[in-house]
Amino acid sequence: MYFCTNVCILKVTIVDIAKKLNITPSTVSRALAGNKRISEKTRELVKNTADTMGYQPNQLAAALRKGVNDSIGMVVPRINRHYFSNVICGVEEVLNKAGYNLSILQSSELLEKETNAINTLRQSRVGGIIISLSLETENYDHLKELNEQIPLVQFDRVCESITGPKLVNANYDGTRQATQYLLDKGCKRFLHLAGKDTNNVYKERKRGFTDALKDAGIPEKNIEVVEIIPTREEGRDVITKLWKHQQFDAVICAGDYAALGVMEALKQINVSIPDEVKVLGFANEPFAELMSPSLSSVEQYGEEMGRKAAYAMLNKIKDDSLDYTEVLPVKLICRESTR
Amino acid sequence: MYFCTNVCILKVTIVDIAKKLNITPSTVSRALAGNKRISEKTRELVKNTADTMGYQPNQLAAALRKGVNDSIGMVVPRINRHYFSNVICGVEEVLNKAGYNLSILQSSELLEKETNAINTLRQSRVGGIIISLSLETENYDHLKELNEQIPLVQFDRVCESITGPKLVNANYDGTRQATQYLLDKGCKRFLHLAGKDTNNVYKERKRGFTDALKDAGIPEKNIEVVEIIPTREEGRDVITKLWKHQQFDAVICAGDYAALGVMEALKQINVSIPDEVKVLGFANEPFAELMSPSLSSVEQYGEEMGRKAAYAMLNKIKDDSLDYTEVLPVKLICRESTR
DNA sequence: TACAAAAATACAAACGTTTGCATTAATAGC
DNA sequence: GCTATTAATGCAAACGTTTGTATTTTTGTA
Repeated sequence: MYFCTNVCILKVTIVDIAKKLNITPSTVSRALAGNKRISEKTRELVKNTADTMGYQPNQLAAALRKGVNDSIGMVVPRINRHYFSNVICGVEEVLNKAGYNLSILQSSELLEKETNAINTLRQSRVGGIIISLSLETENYDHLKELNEQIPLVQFDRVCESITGPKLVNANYDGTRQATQYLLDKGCKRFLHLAGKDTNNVYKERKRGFTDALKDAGIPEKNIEVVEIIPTREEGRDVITKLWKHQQFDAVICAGDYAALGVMEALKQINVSIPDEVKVLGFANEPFAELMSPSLSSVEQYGEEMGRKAAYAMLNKIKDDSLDYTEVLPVKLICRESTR
Repeated sequence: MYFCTNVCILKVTIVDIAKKLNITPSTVSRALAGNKRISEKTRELVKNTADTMGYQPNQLAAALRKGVNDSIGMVVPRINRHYFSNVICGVEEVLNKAGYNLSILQSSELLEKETNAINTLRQSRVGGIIISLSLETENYDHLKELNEQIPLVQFDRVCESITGPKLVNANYDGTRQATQYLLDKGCKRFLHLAGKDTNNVYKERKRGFTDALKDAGIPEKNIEVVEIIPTREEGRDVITKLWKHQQFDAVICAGDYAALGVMEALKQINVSIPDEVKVLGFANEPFAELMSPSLSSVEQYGEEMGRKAAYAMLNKIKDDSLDYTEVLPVKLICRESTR
C-alpha cells in the first residue's frame, strides 16, 4: 500500500487532507476531533481519508496551540529499582487509559540530575510531574518553585512542607509492627540500620522502631541505631565492624539490600539466623522470598502506589487546590529469618 | 524572590524578554542559541535577563519549528523487568549526556500496546525509537512502516528482516556454552524449557542447546525440548507433569524465572539439585545468586546493551543508511545448581 | 417564493520558536 | 567626509494545530 516515500508519509498534515477534500483545515481539525458542528458525512469522510493517507496528528503543534500537553512527566531516583519500576507500571496503567502518556527520567539519587530532569520536563511542557525525591535532596527550593507552576504529585520520598497530593507508605506503622513482632518473639537487644534522617521514609522507619521499643520499656542500652546508606555492602561492613563490640538478637534494616548484607556478614562469622539473631528488611524485594533463610520483610505495594499517584495527578490537573497526604498500608511478611 | 503568580512565571517567553530589552524576538532567540551574529554584549545581556525572568524555552515550539525533536522514544515489553530496566539506565546515561531525553513506554508484551506506543511516540514527533519487541509480535508491518519514517534501533528482541541497527545478546553462544558445560559435567539426559520459537531470543537459545548436543553425539531420545512461557509458574507446572514419565539430569531454561519454578518443583518431589539434576537459567536475575542452591545462569549486560543502543541511535540519526547487527557477549556464571 | 433560523463550513489569528533575507549601525579605507 | 564593507539587529514567514467569529448553505415555515 505504501508507494510513496518516507518523507511524504511522514509529512501528511491536516492541510494536506483539507486540500485533497477541498475543505479548510479547521473543518478537518474539527472533524477529526468529532465536533458536532461538522456534519456526520464530512466527519466520516475526513476520518477515512486521514486513515488512508496515514495521517498522524502532530502532538507538538496541538499542545503548543492548546497550551496543554497530555503527557505527564515522572522523576524517580532509579528506574532499575524493583519498587520504583513497579510504581512506574502502576502510573503507566492508569495514565494510559486516561489518554495521557508518560515521560520517565531518573535522578540517579543526585540533586543536580533531579533539577535537570525537572527542567527538561518543564521545557517539554508536560501537563504535570510525579516525583519521588533523590536521597541527596535536602533543599526543596526547586520543588517549591515547580509546585507553583504545574501540577505536582509526590510519592514515597516526599517533602512534607510542600502542599499538594503526597502519597507515602506506612513506614512508621510498618516498622513499628515489625519491631513489635520481634518483641513478641522475645528479642531483647535491638539494632536498627537506618537510612538518612533527612529522608521522610527513613525517618519514619526509625521512629516506628524506637517508639515500639520505648513503649515496650526496653532500656536504652539495649537499643542501637546506626545510620548507613542501606546497601548490601554497607550492611555487610557495618555488621562486621559492630559485632566485635556489641551483639544483638534483632536487626531491623531500613531496606532489604542492607538486610541481605547483614545476613551475609552474620553467616560469615557463623552467627545463626534466626536462632541467635533475627533479621528483618523492608520493601520485600523479589530475592527476599528466595534467600536461605528467607528474609522477613515489609511489602510496600508499588503498583498500587503508582495507580494512586496517577489518579492524584488526574485530579490535581482538574483541581489545583488539591492538598492531602495519603498513607498507603504496608504488610509485614514473616519468613525464616525471624522464625 | 517569586512575587508574581504561577501564570506569569510559567508564561515568560522569548517575546517578553525581547520587549523588556527593546529588541526583537529573533535577536533573543539567536542570543540564547549563542549565535555569533549577535554581539557578545547583547548575548550576555539576554542570557542574564532570561535567567532572572525565569525563562524556560518551549521545547514544543522549538521542535515544531525546527522539525526535529531532541527526545528519543523507547518501547520495552516491561519496565519492571530487571534486564529491561537496566537497559533503560544505559540508554538514559548516554542520551542524557548527548542532550537528548527519553520517553519510555511499555508494550506489556502485547502487540496492540506496542503499536499504540509507537503511534504515541510518532505523534509526539520523537527523533527516533529504540525498541525491544513484545512476545506477541509476530507480524512486523508496523515496524517496517516505522523504519521508513524515523530512525529505528532494535535491541534484544528484534525482527531480523528489518534493516538498521540491531543489537542482540549472544543467545546462541551463551546456551551452547552452557550446554557444553553440562556435557563436560557428565550430564546425559537433557531437557530444554524453551520460549516461543517465533522470538529470535528463544529461537537462538534453543539452537545453541540442540547444536551443542548434536555435536556431542547425544542421541535424540535423550534430548527433550518443551516450549513454554518462561515464568516461574510454567516452569513449576511443566516439570511437575513431565517428571512422572521422564527424568533428566540436566535442565536448561530459557530464563531464570522458569529455572526458579523448576527448582521449586524438583525440591517438592525431593529431587536433589545438583546431584540428581543440574539446573541452569538465563539472564542472571538478582535472585539467582541468592537462592539456595544458587542458580547458575548466563549474564547479559543490560546497561552495556543500553549504552550501545543509545550510541546506535545517535549514529543512526546522523546517518540513516546505518545497517548492522551487533552481537553482545554474554557470560556463563557457574553456581551451586550445576556443581 | 421569500425569509428567518439553524446547520455547516470558511476565515484568520494565535501558540512560541527559528531562520532567510532585509535593513540599519558601525567600522574601515581613501 | 564619503563610500564600501562588515557587524549587528530587525522583519516576517513558517512549523501544524486549534478555536472564536464570520460567512455560506441548507432547512423549515409562512
